[in-house]
Amino acid sequence: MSLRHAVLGLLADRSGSGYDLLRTFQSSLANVWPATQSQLYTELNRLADAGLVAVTAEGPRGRKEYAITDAGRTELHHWLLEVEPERQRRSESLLRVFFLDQVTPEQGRTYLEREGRAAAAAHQGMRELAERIDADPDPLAVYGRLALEWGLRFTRMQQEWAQWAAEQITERGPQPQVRPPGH
Amino acid sequence: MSLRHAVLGLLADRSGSGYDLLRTFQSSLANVWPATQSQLYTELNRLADAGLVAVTAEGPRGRKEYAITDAGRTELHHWLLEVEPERQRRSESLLRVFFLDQVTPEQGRTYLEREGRAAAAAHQGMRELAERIDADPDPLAVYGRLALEWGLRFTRMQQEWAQWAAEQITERGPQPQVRPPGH
DNA sequence: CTGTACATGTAATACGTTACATGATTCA
DNA sequence: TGAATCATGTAACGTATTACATGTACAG
Repeated sequence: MSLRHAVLGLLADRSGSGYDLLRTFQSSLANVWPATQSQLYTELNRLADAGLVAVTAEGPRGRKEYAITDAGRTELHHWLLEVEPERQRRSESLLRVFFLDQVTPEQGRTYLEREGRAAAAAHQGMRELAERIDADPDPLAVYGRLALEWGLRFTRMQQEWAQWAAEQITERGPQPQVRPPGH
Repeated sequence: MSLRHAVLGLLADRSGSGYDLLRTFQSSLANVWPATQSQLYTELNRLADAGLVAVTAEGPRGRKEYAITDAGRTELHHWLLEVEPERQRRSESLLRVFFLDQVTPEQGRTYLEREGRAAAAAHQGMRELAERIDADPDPLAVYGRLALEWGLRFTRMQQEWAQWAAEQITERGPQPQVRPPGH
């Protein structure tokens, strides 16, 4: 049920319409909590019904400006500080790794190398974003910058791991020679 | 739709009942693709309807032993090699980071330190698992060992990042001093 | 003979994705 | 005046979670 809190969190920073929120979701939040247009509008109506946000103004083209209410802020703080985060994550890429014994070592290595390249590309995109942000810092996005740093470290780790894993798969057989580096 | 392929992948290694699969999901696959008992039994019936698996034996207590079919193996290979993995992931922990400007720096630091400890604990658990596996290697789980190495690197990165991020939040104000280490 | 583990299934509910559907404003 | 953007909403479908529901076999 975190979409609810994502919306609340954005509206806590500044009021806005569903359309405004949608753009934020597609840019800064896309990598941590993707959401569709459909989901957003539905959730805003639900939040309004629950009294956690309220329509504060109506503009042209039926635009509704939403603002967080006191009850909404209370709920947001409660969630941030008292609700244990759900740390478990699904990873389709990693699920596939478990089943790589079903294909030839060559195909397995190809898969891992592709993953490595994807990670490197993602890393590069984030580096560019980080440079743009650092050159022209948005004071509202300071914590977003912490999240971006996470992304940089994550993609780097991912890339290094994929390279290492691909190397484990030798041509001598389907059994990779698992000998992790010392740590 | 990856649950389908997760089941297929497990049955490709060895045949088994829904109950057998459930235990595998709760142990080795729990960290990459969680699934519930309810989901598994439903999926097995769907897979059997689609002809990708088949009941090869019936045992005591209504036990049904499932095996992958040729069509199932074809589908598994197709998925592994030709379907682009969904790399986008949701992270509730990271979502919260975006909204840490809503609480005091102290509370923000506390949150990050807690995340760091959680990562360290997860890392420790994985280390122990890795030691057990390396001492008594299961030839069927060699690729699982690659995934475990991913987990070790991930939790370490997570822990280091959380510590770094907590340090960014000084007592002088809500703005963390973002100065990422050189890379 | 009793508790634990084995074993399977369905129903209700919630959440997410895709597609459909509509219309107003602005800018070139 | 036509295209792009702004702006909101609903319906259908698929997937995931939780709870309910039931029964068998085996070990101590």
